[in-house]
Amino acid sequence: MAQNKREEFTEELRILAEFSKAISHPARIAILQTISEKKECICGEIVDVLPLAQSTVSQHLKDLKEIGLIQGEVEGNKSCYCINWNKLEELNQSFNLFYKKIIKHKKNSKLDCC
Amino acid sequence: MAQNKREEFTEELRILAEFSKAISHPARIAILQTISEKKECICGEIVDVLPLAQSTVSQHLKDLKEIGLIQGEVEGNKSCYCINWNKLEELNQSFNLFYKKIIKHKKNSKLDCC
DNA sequence: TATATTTATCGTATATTTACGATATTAAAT
DNA sequence: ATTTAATATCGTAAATATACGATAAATATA
Repeated sequence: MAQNKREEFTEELRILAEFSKAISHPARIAILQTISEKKECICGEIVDVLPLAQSTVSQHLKDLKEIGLIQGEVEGNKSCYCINWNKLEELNQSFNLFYKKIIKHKKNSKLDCC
Repeated sequence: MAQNKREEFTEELRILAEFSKAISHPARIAILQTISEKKECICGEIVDVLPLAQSTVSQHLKDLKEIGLIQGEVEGNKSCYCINWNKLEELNQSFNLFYKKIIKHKKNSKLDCC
């Protein structure tokens, strides 16, 4: 049981689902916002801003890095993260496509439905 | 361990995270799309369309209902679901706000960063 | 009335996520 | 050279999510 059925869906659905999963935790959204606010992407200040342990933040950073929304680089002692603007754009387009596909049916829907 | 720290974040972050969680599974995105495509929102056809057991689909429907993106109504033998257009709009606004907040910092970011 | 159909819910197994402390690694500072 | 600092990773506990079969409840059909 609890096999993974995600592969049975189209790529379009899977991509949006994966992106959505990436921002399905407030900590990861906060991380994205925090990184974007710094022109110099030197980080580690992220840990100070979040109500989470350093190791937990590091894990969230890893998740965001794996999906591709951020990029990381070691700079001596520290680690530097920044937004991958292309990926963020992909996320935006993926979401917008989803929204448009659904909303276009609004005019056909019964108003007194449910 | 593994306490829930979600409450420690702002409402804005939590709301987007919850919406994102709702569409973080391809089955739930497919359900939303399927329901939106029917002008008559009589459902149960959803189960036929998805590669999942009836009970699993029912559970996903419950999740979507709980977050408010769909509404359900019993119609005799069957169940009727439809999109809650207002909630969908909320989701869209929530996401767009997130995207705008981040993208506005793009111009300040170093291009050779990371 | 008896049977079939539709769907929600329960129980349960497994997988994944979230969270932390401890530790390892590497560089910086003393 | 030793100590301090920053961060990734490991191990692990607990919570949550995913999936299904079985079953219950209600209506529809024969």
